[in-house]
Amino acid sequence: MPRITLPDGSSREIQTGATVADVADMIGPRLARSAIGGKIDGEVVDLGSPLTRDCQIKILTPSVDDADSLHLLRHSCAHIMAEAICSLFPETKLVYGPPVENGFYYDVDLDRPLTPEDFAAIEARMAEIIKADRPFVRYEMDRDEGMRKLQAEGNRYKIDNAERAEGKLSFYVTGERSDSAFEDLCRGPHVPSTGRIGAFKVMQVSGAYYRGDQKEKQLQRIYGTAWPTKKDLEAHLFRLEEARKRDHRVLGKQLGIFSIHEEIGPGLIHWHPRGGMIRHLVENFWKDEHLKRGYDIVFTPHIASERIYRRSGHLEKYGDMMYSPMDIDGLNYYLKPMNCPGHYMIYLSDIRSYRDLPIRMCELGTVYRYEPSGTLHGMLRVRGFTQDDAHTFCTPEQLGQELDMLLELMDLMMRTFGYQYKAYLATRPEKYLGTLQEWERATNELQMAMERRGLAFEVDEGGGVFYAPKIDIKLIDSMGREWQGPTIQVDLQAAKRFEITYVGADNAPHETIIIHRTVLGSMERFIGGLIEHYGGAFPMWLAPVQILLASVSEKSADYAREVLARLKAAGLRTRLDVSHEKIGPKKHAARQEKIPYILVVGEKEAAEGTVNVNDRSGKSLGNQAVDAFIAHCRKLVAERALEPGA
RNA sequence: GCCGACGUAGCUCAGUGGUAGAGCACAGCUUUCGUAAAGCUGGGGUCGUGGGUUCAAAUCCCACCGUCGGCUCCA
Repeated sequence: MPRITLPDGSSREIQTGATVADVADMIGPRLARSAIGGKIDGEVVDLGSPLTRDCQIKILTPSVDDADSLHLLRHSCAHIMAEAICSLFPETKLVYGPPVENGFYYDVDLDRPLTPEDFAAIEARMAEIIKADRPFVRYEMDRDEGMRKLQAEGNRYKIDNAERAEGKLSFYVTGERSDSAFEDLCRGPHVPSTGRIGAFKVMQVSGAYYRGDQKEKQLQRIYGTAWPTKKDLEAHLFRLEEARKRDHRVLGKQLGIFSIHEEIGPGLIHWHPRGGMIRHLVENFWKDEHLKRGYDIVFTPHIASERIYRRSGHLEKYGDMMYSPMDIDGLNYYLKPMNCPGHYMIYLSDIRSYRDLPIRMCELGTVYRYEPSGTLHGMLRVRGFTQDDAHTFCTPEQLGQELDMLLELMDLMMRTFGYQYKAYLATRPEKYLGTLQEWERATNELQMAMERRGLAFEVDEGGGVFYAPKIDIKLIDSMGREWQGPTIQVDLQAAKRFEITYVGADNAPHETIIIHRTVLGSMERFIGGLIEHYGGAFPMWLAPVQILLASVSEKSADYAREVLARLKAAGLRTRLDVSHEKIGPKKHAARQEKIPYILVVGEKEAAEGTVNVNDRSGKSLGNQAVDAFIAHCRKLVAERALEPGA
């Protein structure tokens, strides 16, 4: 008799052949009613699965806090959607329908394009299937028999799936097994019956290449979402709406940060005054911190002749991403796609001694790269962008301390902007240049630097670039999303290709170590990300307008002007509103613009020499003397505090 | 680049073949006002661009451009 252990640590013996459902029943009738599956030794299984050996078991019930139960629910819902689509469009060939973050999709091969207008019919059919509450019935076949069955059905995708599967093939029928019943090759598991799907919605349809291969047929991918209850579904739709409000494209327009114009071209960013101010502040901070750490600021041209890009290998490797050349005096010139060659030329313009190293060059360098039209996305994916680029040229002995400094700089940047982050060590990919020893040495240096810092990291096996292993930092924003952040690469090829050397103490040339890194990525992507991270409510030091100064009526306008002069003299970016409006609408407008502080001045304030302070959350902070408020603001700016919050 | 949807006033959007609309924003006037959108009046659009169908096109068809959601790719 198998002995089972429950999550609370208790264990008991059960009849051989008892199922997960039987266990749920033993524990209690309420659990039995709500159970949708089980987890045996970490593997999610059907409620009807027999228990044949000693095991750890957990009964799964629908819950938004349990990823396993959500997957079970969503994967089952994908089947129901597939059945609905097949019944509406019998020529549909099913491909693959997994659960994903917040929902599921099903890829189908169907020549008639599905449109959002079809969703209502699909949802209606799904609702019928759910209402019928038909059981998901699993049956298995030997490989050969199963393959013969699939061959007879002639769906090449399912044959493909089956060929990849191990062992027996399993099928799921919804309802009684018969010629007319809906069934699908599937590994499972599923909820016990269709009626167990709480709430669902068909969300969108898009194209997706079979197996992600551009040369393969493009299928239709229909996305849906499913939740334990209607309330959960509504909460999810609400969250989507909230995320939409934080979208940097929405806020970028609303707050006057940037725009993109068809007349000028897609993927090309125009920084408006507010955006320009934010960028200016970020860049100043960036430059200050680099100068403090011994960097030299350099500038390199926006175009360069083909000679450099042949030598660098860019034309060969990145030619597809570079724009067509322009002819200047019979020689082809290209818009620069990267800053590195310019920095190498600066290094090579002189003989470098080991005494000169390390040389650290940084540049906010604008580059242009061809990105396919379908991939452009606001400020986050553009065709012209400014990288915060830097190269450190050093000796092998200096590499460790340089990496230490870079990790420290990276950490400062992330903390200042309020990001949590995760580190990854990306190791040698399949296609690589250089020797194994070089790779091992460089990878070790990166790993040791993270260990010295006590920085926890995961290894991204084979995730390095062909010329370098790297440290990748993924930053986590205020909504819990991960973004590609800083990256540090120890370049193993550039020194060879460009003959970048220094003269050692032995008076002989040695290959220079080159560290290639970025701490913000690009100004466009970084600030686009910041907009979403802060939901448009920039902290005091970054807010393009820090203070709105509003008079209660014209009677207080003169006092307001007086306060304005003092705020401006203190270097605070302040806007005055002495319009003939009531204080309510003035405050409302300032909050719409997410200005950190709103100062109300009326006759009372004028009499006592104070300002009435409100933050953008709507909270009143009472009256303060003008100097005290100025001191408070200057402190926030000097500390680059993340306050006041949204 | 591929699949699908969308493109109407500065913004958000309504308008399914018959003289272009609303709210917000903007301007003027009234109100001089105490903390989450005052009232009235007014200006503003060759309905993304170009073809076509029709007596008549924002509306139907075609092409192109752009945007959005995905796929692929990426700072």
